[in-house]
Amino acid sequence: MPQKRPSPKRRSGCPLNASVEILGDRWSLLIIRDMMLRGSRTYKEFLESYEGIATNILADRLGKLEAHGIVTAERDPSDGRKLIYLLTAKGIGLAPVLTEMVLWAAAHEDTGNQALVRQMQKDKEQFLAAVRQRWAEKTIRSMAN
Amino acid sequence: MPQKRPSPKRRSGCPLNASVEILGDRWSLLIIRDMMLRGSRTYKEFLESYEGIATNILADRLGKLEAHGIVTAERDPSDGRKLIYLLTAKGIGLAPVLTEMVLWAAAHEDTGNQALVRQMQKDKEQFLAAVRQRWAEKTIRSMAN
DNA sequence: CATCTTACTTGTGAAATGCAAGTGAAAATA
DNA sequence: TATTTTCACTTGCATTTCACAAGTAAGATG
Repeated sequence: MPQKRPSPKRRSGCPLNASVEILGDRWSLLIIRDMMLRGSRTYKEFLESYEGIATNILADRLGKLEAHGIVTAERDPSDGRKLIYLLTAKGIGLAPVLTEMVLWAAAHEDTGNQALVRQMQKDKEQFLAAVRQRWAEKTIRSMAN
Repeated sequence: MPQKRPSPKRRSGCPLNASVEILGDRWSLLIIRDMMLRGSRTYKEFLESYEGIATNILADRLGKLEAHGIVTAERDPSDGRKLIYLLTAKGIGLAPVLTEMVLWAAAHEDTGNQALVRQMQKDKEQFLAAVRQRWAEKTIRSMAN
């Protein structure tokens, strides 16, 4: 069981503030999206995302996400150059947050990826269950290596 | 009906990216929290929040939230110095996002305000319904002035 | 063994942030 | 009515973060 750290120097004890301090920037949630919904696992795959994150920012964010226990990094046994990044349970726990953010933007902004949005709208819980199951399979497979 | 703007210069059409571009900083969601859950309505009330936002940042964020149609600002008829900030329908639409972020942080970080968290955990939909109703009452009352 | 790939790091300028102080209009007070 | 206080900002400046381009080291490939 991962422990809850008292986590130093928070601006306040408010849980929303904690989320904002950890995730409140223009890139972290996009990296998590890539892992959760697109199956991205390596530095190179994250770099290939359409938004175009800079290499130094990506390295910084991956380090912070790892420090926060949201992702893990492990060497690829079949290619010693690669690090495989995976979401932890804490990381996959963000699925409802991402989902609500997608639904909000889809409802109020001019956005694309309507296929994904309709899936979420049709049955949110089923969508989340599918996301969690894909994650569980991928995680078990990785631990078997 | 508020229209969805094509909104220029987005990094991508992904709805999550839209949310992140609009809300992805260390203060915007805390201002929305103050309005949604604490009943804050004026500049001064936002400044009094425990996290301690700087005056220039607050002015900037309120302006951006207004530009995004998330809040409105109107002169207080009973005190010409004050501006009353209120959440729009788009703004109150963020309630599920805030709720999930609170629940995630409460589950994985060491945070406070357990009373709020337990309310959300006990019945999420009821909590959201209460938030929406408070908002509707406040908004109608304000429009009557 | 030379080349390519992967995951970074470094350097630099631009932009955002944080802090302190100041401003102007409106309201409260003497 | 004159003075002080309140409110909602704005301004200036130092610090931090961000973005872009270029470079590097370890491992894989041909």
